[in-house]
Formats: sequence, C-alpha cells, structure tokens
Amino acid sequence: MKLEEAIKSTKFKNEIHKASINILYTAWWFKTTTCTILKEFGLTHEQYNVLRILKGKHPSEMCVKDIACRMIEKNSNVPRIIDRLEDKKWVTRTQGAADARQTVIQLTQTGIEILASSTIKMTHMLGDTITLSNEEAVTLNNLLEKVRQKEI
Amino acid sequence: MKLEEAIKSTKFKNEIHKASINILYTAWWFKTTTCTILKEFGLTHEQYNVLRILKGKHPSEMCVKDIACRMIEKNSNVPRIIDRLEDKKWVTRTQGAADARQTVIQLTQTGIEILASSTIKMTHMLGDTITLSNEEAVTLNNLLEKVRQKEI
DNA sequence: TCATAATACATGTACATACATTGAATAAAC
DNA sequence: GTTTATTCAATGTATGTACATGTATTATGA
Repeated sequence: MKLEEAIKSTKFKNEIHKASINILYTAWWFKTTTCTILKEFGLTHEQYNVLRILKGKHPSEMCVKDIACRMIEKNSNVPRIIDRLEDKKWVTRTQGAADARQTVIQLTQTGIEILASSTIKMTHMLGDTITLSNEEAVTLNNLLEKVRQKEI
Repeated sequence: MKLEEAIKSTKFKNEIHKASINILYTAWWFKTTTCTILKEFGLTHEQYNVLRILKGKHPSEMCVKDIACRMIEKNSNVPRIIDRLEDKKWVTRTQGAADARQTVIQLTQTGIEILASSTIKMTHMLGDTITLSNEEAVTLNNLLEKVRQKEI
C-alpha cells in the first residue's frame, strides 16, 4: 500500500517530510508483520532481540548493560524484558561473580531452541516479503545512514 | 553513527537483513530525536499525530474511527490518546449527532496554538537534522514503498 | 581509611501498543 | 416489528517505552 493510502493524506511539506513519515510507517509495518510470526513462539519483538543478542555471545553470559547497548531500541527496559524470558525459562539470571552489582544472563537450552526455530521462520518471511535487489538494499542502507548523519 | 556501531554488531545475513534492522533503528532514532521537542510542549508522538490529523479537517469534527485510520501506527488506541488531549483541553469530545455510537472530536483554540508552535519547531528540526537532497529523499521514499510492496 | 561519587540493576509511574472484550447504538434480516 | 448482526467507542490486561528514583556494590580521593 502506498503511504498516501495508508495514512490517507497527501499533504507533505516536501520529500524529506514524507520520508520521515515513510520511515516511521515502514518500521511499524515491519514490526507488525514480523510480530505475527514471533507470536507463534510466544515471543515479542524485544524479547526476540534480547535472545539474539545473547546468542551472539553464547555460551558466555552477558550482563544487563551489555545487552542494553546492543538493543535496536536503546531505551528498552532490559531488566523487565528479562523478567518475561526468565518466567518462560529461556534465560537464567545470576549475580555477577567479579562484580556483584552486575546480573549476568545466559541462554538456556530451551531458549536456544526457541530462538533457532523462530529465526528460521523469520528468515523465510524476510526473503518472501522484502523483494529488494542487493543493490537496492545497499542504496537503502546508505540513505538511512545519511538520514541519521546529524545525530544529536 | 553507523548502524554497526549503534547495535555493536556486524553480523547481518545480507543487505536486506541489514536494511530491516536499519529501518527499525532509524525509526527509533527519529522518534527519540523528535520526542525531545514535543516534550517541551507536553506532547507525545502519538498525541502530536492526533492533533495533526484533526488539523487536516478543522474546523470540522472527526470521529474516532476516522482518526484511527489516519494514524501512522495503526494499532494506536485512539480513545486513550484522546483522553490525555482532553485532560489538557486541546480537544473536545462530543457524542455524534447523526450516529450516537460515534464520538466526535474537535480541536480547541489552545489545541490549535500548541500544534502551531510545536510544528514550527518540528519543521526546523527536520530541516536541520535530515540533510538529504530532494532526489535522495525521492529515492528513499521509492525504496521504502518497495520494501512494503508485498504487504500481507 | 573513610566519606563521597559513580556504577549496575531493579522498581515505580505515566503513557503507549497490541489485542480481547464489553456495552450501547444502528443496520439488516426475517 | 422484533430479533439478530454489525458497528463504534470504551475498557481491561499484558507488554513495552521513557524517565525518575531507589538500593546495593564498587571506585575514588582527601
């Protein structure tokens, strides 16, 4: 669906203004689309993000701070997301040995399995849904970097 | 900041996978950046979106459903967002005359003023922050449309 | 050394999302 | 014309964001 249909408006100040709304809408669309898959596994987008981050270091543990700085959405309240993952026994939570202030998190076997099966479905979905060529994806990535160039 | 720095990862399956994360991160970055401006006016992103939608029809009223289908994030709980706007006296809420099931919403004078002053700052911020050329913005918009081509 | 600062995580609150349910009003069907 | 279905908004619940505050632990420095 064209952006104009999606938000029933054609009144954009200029192409940059339109792009800013387009980015927000596309991100919302992508999140919503992928959430239907994650939901089958009892996962939310943020929980999936934490599991993937933990997988990157597995079998090593990670402290909460290290997870937080790798999150896509930086203001995520990681302790609370870990609460849910711990409830489902997909991660374990232990007080840090070297620094008792830290809480160290580790994937469980069940956590690894749920991540593996959900990632397979997510990858297929990505391939089926986003039909950009490699060059187009490169261009898109470069333009998005440029959007964020003047980071405040 | 490059995406790789932002999420401290270089492990992308391919450029499309990277683009999907780039879209999510850029949307988060943009929301966070604009939120600091909106906050000065006591507004959230979603409340600002509702005010802008109402402005598009002003001085006509709009029912909740018509607002909802124009929201950038479609799962927004519009009645609850209107609760906050009503508390601040920026909109009024009346039962529909033609159809008593509807609640019709209208901007107040204060609502118009807060929208006008916040929009000025938002427009300046957009100009200062996003330094794409017009052609680049057009390309970006086309690529984002293509990302969403196979809408489910 | 001992007081102070900084750090790491947890927790509290207001607001929002995502989704299901409810309740009232209208439309449709018979 | 009455019953049934649909529509519209409000409300409830679990989760998450954004931000402030609390609490324990570690680091610093006079």
